This record gives sequence, C-alpha cells and structure tokens, in this order.
Amino acid sequence: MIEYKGKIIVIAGATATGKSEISLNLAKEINGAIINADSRQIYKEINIGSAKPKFDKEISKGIHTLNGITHYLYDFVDPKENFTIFDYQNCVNNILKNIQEVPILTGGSGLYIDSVIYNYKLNKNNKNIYLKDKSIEELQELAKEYLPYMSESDRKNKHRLIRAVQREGVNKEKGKELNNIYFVMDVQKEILQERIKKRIDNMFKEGLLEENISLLKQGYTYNDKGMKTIGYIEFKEYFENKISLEDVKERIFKNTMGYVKRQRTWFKRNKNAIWINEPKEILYLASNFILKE
RNA sequence: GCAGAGGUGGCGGAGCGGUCAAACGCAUCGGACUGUAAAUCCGACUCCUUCGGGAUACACUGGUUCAAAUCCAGUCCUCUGCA
Repeated sequence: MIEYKGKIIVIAGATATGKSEISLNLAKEINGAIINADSRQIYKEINIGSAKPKFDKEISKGIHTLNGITHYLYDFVDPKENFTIFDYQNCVNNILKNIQEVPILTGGSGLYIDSVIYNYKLNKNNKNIYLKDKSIEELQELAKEYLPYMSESDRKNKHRLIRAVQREGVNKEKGKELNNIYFVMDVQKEILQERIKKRIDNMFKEGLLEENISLLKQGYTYNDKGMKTIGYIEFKEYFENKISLEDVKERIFKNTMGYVKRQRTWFKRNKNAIWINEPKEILYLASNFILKE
C-alpha cells in the first residue's frame, strides 16, 4: 500500500510517445522529480532496447540525475531477479515517504502506475505452489470457486489461473486513491508507427545486437526475466541461426506495435485520464493541479 | 509449342462431393488483466440481421448431381520441366 498523501503527476502512454522528454521538461518547470513506471527500464544492462534515458550520473542505487532532475527507480534490478509489481509498489512507497519535489510518475507500464495511483492492496498473498505444469483444465478445476469472479479471457489464461489459486481468489482491494492528475500521451497511430520504425533503426545503429551479445557473454539467457523484453527476446532465434537480422528487426517492430495496442487498451479503462499531446497544455494543467488547494 | 503443377478470404496456406462462410498461421480491429505486465490471455474478422437466421462467395463460363471450393468441358491466367 502507498501511504503518500501529497500530489502526484502521471505521464503515461504507449511506447515512443515522448513521455520521457515531456516529463523532464515538466520536472524542470515545477520542481519535480521523476519516478520510473516502466517495467523494463528498472533493469540494469537492458539499455538500448528499453530506450533508457542516458543519465548524467548515478547518485545511489537506482537514483540518477539528468539535467539536474532526479530520476528514481532506473537501472537498479538485475535482469535475472524476480522483480514483481509488489516490489515495485514498495519501492515507490519508500521514495514517496521522503520526496521533496513533486513526484512525476512516468512510464508505459499501466499496471505499475495503477498499483500506485489506485493504491492496490497487494500484501495478503501468497501460497507458493508449483502449478506451471498443470493444464488449463486442471487449473480451472483448482480455481473452480474463483472462476465466476474472473473475466472470460482470464479463465482461459494460465498465468492468471495460477495466480488465482495462489492467492486463493481474485483480489481487487484498493486503498485510498492518490491525489493525482493522470496524463496519457496521445499520438496518432500512423505517426507513432513511423517513430517506432526510426527508433528501431537507431537502436540497431547504437548497438542493440552488440548489447545482446554482451548480455549473453555475461551469462544472461533469454529465460531471465529482464531478457524477456522486446528488442532482446527477438534475438533468441537469430543466435540459434533460425532467422536473419532483418527478421529480428521486423519482429521487434511487430511486437512493439502489439505492445502499443495493449497499452492503449489499458489506459482507456481509466476514465479520469487526460489524453493529450500538447506539451504546453500538459504544463498548464499540471501547474494548476499543483497550485490549487 | 509439348509435358507436368496450380489458380481458395487482406496475405500465406488446408480442404478435394454433403457436417464449408471454408482448418491453421500471419496481418488487422476490439477487449481482458491486482505478485511473469514490453508478460499472459480472450473475442471479431464477406455483407445484412429483430441474433433465430438471411443473401452473396473458393479465376471465368457452362455442365453432371437431390447436393460442387471439391467431378466434367471450355476459356483466361501463373509456375516448373522439355523444347
């Protein structure tokens, strides 16, 4: 649970919509600090493919500065580590306890953002039973009494069935919603497509392939949690000599577009979100939000 | 020119007389999702519909049959082999 009582600004949105830049500018204007809400940029070594900002310096574990703005929760988790939403929420809570600046939660991981803003109660779990080898049917049987509370797709979703069994039910508990203003960067799909294409080209130029090679040399594998990231996992078959580098590129593009779609779907369910694309507007609205009583 | 193979939905590709508006994959679109979340999963995808159905569809034109994407004939294309 989050205990923070102050105001918080959210800059959410699909990948490549310009969240980082807007957040940085906003932070400068309103004396803000940025808290990462991107489930990939938390990882060490996962740099180019996650479009992690290039910081000026690291102050302490997970805390960096860029243009004088403090950035929290970047580049501090080992890709092999099993970092979860529970850990994430905890980290954010700890930061918010001591923060002096206006927190700006920035990223594309909707679940991570909402776990903070809508204050999910995540604490009461966890039977650690091994269920991965069970079939869907077996899991449905085990989760029988929870099925009525699950959505149609969740009932056929192995991961979600396993979770239901482990936590013995469906948990929708929330604490008090934070005092927030929630922006979703709204970029037209065609424009975003072009941007993503260019961005992938750039990633290759910057050495995405080399980064993958280096990760493998360091002993990471594509089974590690942090390696299951768009821009990395697609290289797996390349190194197995199954596909070409062009194929890799194409798959990265397709997977990114699929990701964009899922992100949009997630953010659409928040009726309070302000879909916006004009930096000045964001600055204006955010400033008003900070100033008002 | 002769000999083979073939033309199926946006694409790839099954089907080879009825249970076919047509498997499967991809693309596209919509959606779900509180401890894997850049994950995982569900649905739609010819048109119309009062959601029971209805109307057009498997290159084209005819034919056989109670019934044809599936069989036959012709036409037009495409590929491969031989000339």
